[in-house]
Amino acid sequence: MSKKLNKRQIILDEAAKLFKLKGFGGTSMRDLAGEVGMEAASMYNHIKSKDEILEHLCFHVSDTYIAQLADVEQMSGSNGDKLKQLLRLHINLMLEDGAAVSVANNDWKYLTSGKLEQFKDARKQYEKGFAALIESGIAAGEFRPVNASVALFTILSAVRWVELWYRPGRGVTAQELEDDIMTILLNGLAKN
Amino acid sequence: MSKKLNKRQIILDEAAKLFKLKGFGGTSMRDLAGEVGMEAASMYNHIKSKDEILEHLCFHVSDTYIAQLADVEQMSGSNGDKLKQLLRLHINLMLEDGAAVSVANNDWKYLTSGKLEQFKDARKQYEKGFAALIESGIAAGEFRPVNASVALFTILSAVRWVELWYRPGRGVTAQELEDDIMTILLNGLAKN
DNA sequence: CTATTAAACTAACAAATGTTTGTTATTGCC
DNA sequence: GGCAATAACAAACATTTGTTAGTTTAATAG
Repeated sequence: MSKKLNKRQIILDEAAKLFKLKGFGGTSMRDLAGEVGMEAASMYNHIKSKDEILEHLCFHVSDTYIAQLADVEQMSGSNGDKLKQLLRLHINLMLEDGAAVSVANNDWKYLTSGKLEQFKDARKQYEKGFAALIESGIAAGEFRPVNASVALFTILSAVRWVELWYRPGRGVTAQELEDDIMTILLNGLAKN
Repeated sequence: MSKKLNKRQIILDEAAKLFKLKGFGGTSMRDLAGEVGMEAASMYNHIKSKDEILEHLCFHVSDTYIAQLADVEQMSGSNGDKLKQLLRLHINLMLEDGAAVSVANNDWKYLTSGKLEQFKDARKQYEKGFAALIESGIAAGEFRPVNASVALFTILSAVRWVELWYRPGRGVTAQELEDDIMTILLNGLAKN
């Protein structure tokens, strides 16, 4: 019984890696089975369908992001502090669960119709909360008076390369990474 | 004869839109044919294969980016000016050819083996030139002393949402867009 | 040891895929 | 009008796809 959950988890993990590498459409159940070390048909003892795998990966990520947003929203501190913390959590999920984040970022469009809208809604909810943080920062005079949507997407996108690029042992520690990204987004690249 | 090029172009344009919307793997030749207004088989009078379509779209984008880099490299002016100009061109291509850029960003992994490496090389070349600009800016004391790779990817990614989000008539003009992005990336979100 | 259950396998399925073939309609040119 | 080229079509192709059925092996409980 714990073995069952285990095998299922292996399939999900391996699927995340393969989907990230070759895309959802480019990954066949036989490919995946080969990676897991069993026949394609055997995987159906552990998962319901290929779509279910995708759904699991996507909603695992969106659920985590939304939970993190909720945590930050009830923090005390300046808007700058909250934004910093949210970004930190955001980056951390990428470092810890990069493959799943990659799938949620790139392959969500293959979700079947019901789940697709559900996922879009979740994303919109996250963006809304994030934007609200920026807007109150602007209103409080903490942030520059830029268009909040533009700032939102610039920041959220700025951070997306992490899961594509980061590998421990590339000469940049996770801490330096976070710090440099934060520096650029909050203080800019130019000196003054 | 000019009609032929025309139909081919229609297929390529429509393919870019569909690939952006549903992904390369999620778009069948019959889907595409439906959008173009002919039978799938008929398209083969104008194109060689589905892969050729993808190649055309990807390399059209990478070629343009590399040409823009070359232009900027032989500009005169500060590193800040050059970076600004390169970013402007970068953003502009997204606004003018958003669907193709989207395909080059998201579906390049479906390129067949020879072309895949070629595309990766082109991308690396662009990134290298871009990074060199940042590095000399740091060396000249114009930019903050952050890790150049981190800055590079933060900036390149920061700009990627444009093709997903921007639609004329969303209340933000292309000019405001460019300006706000540039402000955030160069001067940061925080008011010192 | 035996009975039961879980999880693996082989084989096959129907549907969808990219593409080829052979043929018909349309077009531009003398 | 007649000819050659272009571009459309319908039908079929060989594969590959996700998935199911049926069966066999391995693990567990009594």
